[in-house]
Amino acid sequence: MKLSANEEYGLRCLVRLGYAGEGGNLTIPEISQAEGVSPAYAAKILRVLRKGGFVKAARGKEGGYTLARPAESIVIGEVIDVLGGRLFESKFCDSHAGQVAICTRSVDCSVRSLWRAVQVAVDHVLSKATLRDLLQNEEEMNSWVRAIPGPNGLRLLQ
Amino acid sequence: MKLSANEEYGLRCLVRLGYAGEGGNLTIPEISQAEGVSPAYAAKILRVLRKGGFVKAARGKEGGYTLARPAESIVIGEVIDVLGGRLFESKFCDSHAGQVAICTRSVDCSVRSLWRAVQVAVDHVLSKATLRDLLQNEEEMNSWVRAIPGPNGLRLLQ
DNA sequence: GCCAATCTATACTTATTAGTCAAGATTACT
DNA sequence: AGTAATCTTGACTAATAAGTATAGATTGGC
Repeated sequence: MKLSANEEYGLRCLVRLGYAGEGGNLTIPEISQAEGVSPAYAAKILRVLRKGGFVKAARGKEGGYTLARPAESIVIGEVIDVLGGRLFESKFCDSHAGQVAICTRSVDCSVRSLWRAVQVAVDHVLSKATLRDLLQNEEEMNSWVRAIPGPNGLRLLQ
Repeated sequence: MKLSANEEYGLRCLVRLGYAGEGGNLTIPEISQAEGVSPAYAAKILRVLRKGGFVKAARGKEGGYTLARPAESIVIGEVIDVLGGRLFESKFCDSHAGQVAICTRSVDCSVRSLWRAVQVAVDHVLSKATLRDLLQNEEEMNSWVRAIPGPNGLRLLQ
């Protein structure tokens, strides 16, 4: 039960684009440098985000990426789904072949209902959060960090 | 954000052992057949569970696996941690190198705090549930399924 | 002591995910 | 039209997870 690299970096790239504001344009080199991933990898991730309808791309000179929709309409849960799939996709139950002819788990079981409970808990967080929330949160934290005195503004927080 | 095979089958094997009751003994062939995985794979998973202190093994004839502790003292969250690690292990932030010299994300960021919120939500479910809960739930569901009329007791539920 | 049933350990193969590379297509500007 | 900056695509390699195989060690019963 781990976050995939796609989910982590994909969301970061989206937040970065959100930073650029509505209509703000960023190129792959810009995004990749800002997020510390290779341009090729950023391109691969951005393609997923584009196909998911979260960003749009413009080719050619002056091209780049932009949010496809206002930040408040981008639900993080949907982004994560596109980047990394659902927690529980029932691939296990499908292939599970228990000892008894009628597997008591083929319809439902405690393990399965536990996963469902976990999925509900996760969705509860991710279906509420929008990109706008993340951006606001980020700005709050940045101003807060910048307000801390010290060599680089961070020392005292570690 | 997917369940790993280890988590899925590991938990299933543990539930299967719980079924066998306190002191109940099951061999690898028994468990593997009941759970529909190969004996070799079951062995691999059971070793993880053993090292995690959830089950104990006896070698030789009459050997097999048993719960190492009472079912109500086995917290599912701990089992999942051992089988699959934590959702967010901060491997990303560690290697992340943003554009600015002082990465505003090196201490905290909205993405990171989002993952923390998700982790809290997951823990909220998994740190409460014990193996005993799963076993009781299973028995309830089994009796319920068996009570449904039909060719194999399952038809009407699909 | 011997044998069969059992777990143990390590190495191996396969599948999936992560990440890179190179050639092609599009666009703005001159 | 030409050129440079940009995204697009698909194939490639590397790393990790999933799953298998094989030889070894332990135990109980005869």
